[in-house]
Amino acid sequence: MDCSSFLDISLNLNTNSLDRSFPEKLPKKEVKVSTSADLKRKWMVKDESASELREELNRVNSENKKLTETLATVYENYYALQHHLEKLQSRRQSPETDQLEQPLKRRKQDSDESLSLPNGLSSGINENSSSNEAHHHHHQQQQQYEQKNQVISCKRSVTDSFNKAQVSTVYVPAVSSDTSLTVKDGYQWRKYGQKVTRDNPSPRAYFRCSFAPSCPVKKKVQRSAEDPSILVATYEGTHNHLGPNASEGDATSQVGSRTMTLDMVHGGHSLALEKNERETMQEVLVQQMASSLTKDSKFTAALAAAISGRLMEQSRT
DNA sequence: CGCGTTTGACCTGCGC
DNA sequence: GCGCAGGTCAAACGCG
Repeated sequence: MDCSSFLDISLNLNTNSLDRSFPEKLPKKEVKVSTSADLKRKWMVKDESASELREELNRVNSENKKLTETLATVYENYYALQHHLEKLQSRRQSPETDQLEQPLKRRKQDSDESLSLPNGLSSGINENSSSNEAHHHHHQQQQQYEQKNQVISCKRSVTDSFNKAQVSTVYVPAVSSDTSLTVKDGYQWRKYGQKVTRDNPSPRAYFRCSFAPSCPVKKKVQRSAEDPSILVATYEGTHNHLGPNASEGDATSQVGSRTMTLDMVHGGHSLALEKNERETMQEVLVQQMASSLTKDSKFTAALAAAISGRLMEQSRT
């Protein structure tokens, strides 16, 4: 698979424009003619520093290229592994497991039909988050991964052709002192029920969008059984209105300023989905790159210097 | 008083 | 048919 075809991961740091960003570091061509000896000495010194800078530039460029190649390889490996996992899962999916899943799907479908989404907003998406043991194992693995990496995961699975409501799961670090089971996602919710479930000591809260009945979206919030410090919010349906804060939007796409990870273990997605996944992956990569770069004090210092250099140059012109 | 939350009752689907 | 579990309803309650 040629990742580069769909993923532009080259780190365009605009290194070629360093001469504009750091005009004082490069040899100045417009030099007032003084004595020929002085001029020669100055030119030699400046040539030396210029050649050093060029060497540095070449080194950074080659490093950039190497990093790009490494990233492409990693990405390629990820897709290879994902396809391998899909193959294994489809092979392991015996008729027995199909029978196990059948009633769940049927039950889900029934509840989805009762949602009666307006404006044709429903689309074939579903997720059984806890009933399937294999899936539950994946769920645990993912949560462990997320805990290790201090990130929030967003899953939006698009599978069965006959299911209707969009179901997505969001993992949010819970405030330990907060027992209200609230997930701030920019929308207003009205709680209509709470229930203690069998597989989890903490209760599950049921919310409807405050725009109901015109908005069919519901969400369930429950603390994770494995880690009570994580809230698991399950969203059903799609909002048919803008959120109260346009910058916040749907929690499945934006959860505060936290980084999101893809569901690395989720299989069975269609080819049509891959384009979306790639786009999401690209966004996530960009976000992670930006995140890691902004954490690098050297980078931020260099960036600040570049910006200030640019501003200085503009103010001069 | 209005609105949102709480909570026990009720409904529905499923397995035995 | 019965029991269980998840989901929903709606009366009671609390708060501003």
